[in-house]
Amino acid sequence: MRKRKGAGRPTIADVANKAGVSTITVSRALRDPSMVSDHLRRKINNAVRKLNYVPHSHASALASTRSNIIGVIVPSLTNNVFAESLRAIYDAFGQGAFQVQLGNSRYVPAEEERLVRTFLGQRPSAMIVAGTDQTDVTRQLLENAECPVVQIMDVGDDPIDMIVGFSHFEGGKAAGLHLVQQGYKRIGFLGARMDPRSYRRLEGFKEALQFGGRSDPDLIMTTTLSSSVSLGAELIGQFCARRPDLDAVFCNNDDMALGALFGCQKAGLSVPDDIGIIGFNDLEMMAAAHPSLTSIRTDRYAIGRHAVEMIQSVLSGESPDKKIVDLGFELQVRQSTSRAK
Amino acid sequence: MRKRKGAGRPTIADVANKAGVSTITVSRALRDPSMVSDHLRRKINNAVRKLNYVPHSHASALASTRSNIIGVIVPSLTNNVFAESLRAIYDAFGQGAFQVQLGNSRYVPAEEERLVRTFLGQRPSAMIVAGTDQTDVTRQLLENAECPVVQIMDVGDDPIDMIVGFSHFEGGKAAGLHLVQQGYKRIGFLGARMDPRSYRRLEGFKEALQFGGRSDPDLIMTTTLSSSVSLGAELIGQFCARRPDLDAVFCNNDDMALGALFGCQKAGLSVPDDIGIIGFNDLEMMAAAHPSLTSIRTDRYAIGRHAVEMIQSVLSGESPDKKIVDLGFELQVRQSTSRAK
DNA sequence: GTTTGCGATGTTAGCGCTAACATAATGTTA
DNA sequence: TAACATTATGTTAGCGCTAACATCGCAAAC
Repeated sequence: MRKRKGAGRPTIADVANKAGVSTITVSRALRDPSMVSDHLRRKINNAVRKLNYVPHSHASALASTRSNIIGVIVPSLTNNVFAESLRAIYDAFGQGAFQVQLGNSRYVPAEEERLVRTFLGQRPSAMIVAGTDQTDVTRQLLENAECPVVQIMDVGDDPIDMIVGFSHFEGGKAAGLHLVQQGYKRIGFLGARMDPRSYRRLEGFKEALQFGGRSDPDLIMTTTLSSSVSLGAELIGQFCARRPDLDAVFCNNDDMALGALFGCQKAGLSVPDDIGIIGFNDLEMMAAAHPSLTSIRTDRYAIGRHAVEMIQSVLSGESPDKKIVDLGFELQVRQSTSRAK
Repeated sequence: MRKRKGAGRPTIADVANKAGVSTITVSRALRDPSMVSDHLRRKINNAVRKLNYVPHSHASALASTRSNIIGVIVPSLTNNVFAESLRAIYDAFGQGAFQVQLGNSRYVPAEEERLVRTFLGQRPSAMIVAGTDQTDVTRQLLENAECPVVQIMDVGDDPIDMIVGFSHFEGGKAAGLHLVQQGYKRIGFLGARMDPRSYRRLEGFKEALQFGGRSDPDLIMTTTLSSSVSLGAELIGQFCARRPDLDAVFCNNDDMALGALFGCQKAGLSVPDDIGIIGFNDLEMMAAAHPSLTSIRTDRYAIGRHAVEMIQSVLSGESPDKKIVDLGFELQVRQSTSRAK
């Protein structure tokens, strides 16, 4: 007699036994209490409590051919840019029946592909992935996924399924134009961890400078190191040493911008008079800094919330208003680029 | 004849069919290729590719009575303190067969309890939870969980199972002693989001001040608002307005400390001469700030890595060296508390 | 040539739950 | 009271996979 032993934990059958009902009644009582009479429900709840019964979600997912998992893949956990969108997603899904599952691709496309595979193995109810720069295979996997897929933090006219974000190209362009308009002459770009989105910002920035007649390829400094405040401080120092005529800098994110501010202060340079600084994303610290830092504000929380709304509308059978949503950005002008002209 | 339809996606049986082998052979080929001959393995891999087969992890978990899920619960995603430990956990587990599942309790104990319940429903291979301040029910659930449980970010002599972190009380005490030793006289405490760990820091801080004869309950300012740089800047302003004699402040975390620095700069106060500032955790920006900010350095990455090692040793049948690990902290003295005496 | 051993593959049952249908208990109507 | 809804509960099979045992083929050992 071959017998498998299971995990030894109480099952729905144990609860049914103790309560003197059938398993399906227990199943109903737990999923939708209104389907079961008060009398039995009470007995079942007692049995659940006594046995310390915890429903086995894998068995449930298998039997019902549906899981309540929402798969989310972001490239970084330390970058607060994603944290805001994640918070929105957790706020919206965390409460209900859904279970958010988070993967960290660490900016490595192959890692993202692996994660997508793993997640799809759980037959998720929906997938949310950051950006538009998936590998071909990843893209194909997601297209075949038979669940709603939302790309966030970017826009583009060829989404896998749905997309909500903003244009990094336009954001970079707005930053560049602002510096030109403020009268800065030798405007640099300082970029760490140049992921595809940062490159699009840089492209927009270049276009703005070209438009303003300020193009200078030598004033572009990038690195693959991951961005940090310290790195911003260090690099702006090197940058100024190499090009003492530099009078403004667009940093590819706010950590770098804050670091640049500190680096300038250390070097005895006045911001915004000797050098103007603009960041990207407008993390909350930008407004608090002294001097306060100009940035391109993006509403990451709204992006996350919007992604969830799109998913919920698809899951409830409707179709979303639009499959491509551009939430835009807003130039937040502050002291760091407001010099006395 | 009642027939259930399944999800319509290819199953292991479809692959087996196409490759002309039995299902178990496919199962073996996918889990441990060395168990299957080159010949069949190739045929199976082809079939997998052609059918776009993705293994159904729920079915696998059910059949093998084990899931490869590592459940992790933290109270915040925006707070970079946890991000570092998470990164370590993802670095260690992300590669292999395990799947990290992240929950966000938002500092709400009841939410944590709900998450623990949900996670245990997946029969995780291990659980990692932040802190020691679980509800009684949560604690009981985890004690009965039949999987290794590691509490992180704190220490205590009565862990649920294992614990790795540092003493917040001692950390707060070290901060207080440092300010006393630097000759500051009217030393305040500025605390946002006073979670239990912050309260323990405050207790340590109080003890240090008492010891140094500088106790003054009026110099303790706390709020339940969540911490941020802006809030730090705002509150230090209020604090100084109410108590212009304040000459040093211990902030319950680094965001608040950075905000306090900016707030002081705005108010025209010199740091460290007019007012000393010390933070907690030593996020990377603290060293880059101008002036650089003193803080209590904690090694969050090591905490995460250590937690994973403990889990791996238990899962591989050994028992961990110690169930309680105190990784300590280190006072990082920088400019913000180094005044000319 | 038979036995033994071993690696590769197959058969069958069952992991714990729920869909789909069946039935019993109750109320409703003419 | 018969005929018919309606609601509460039960029976059975199956979701897709893998554990446990069974079998087969082939090489080494006797």
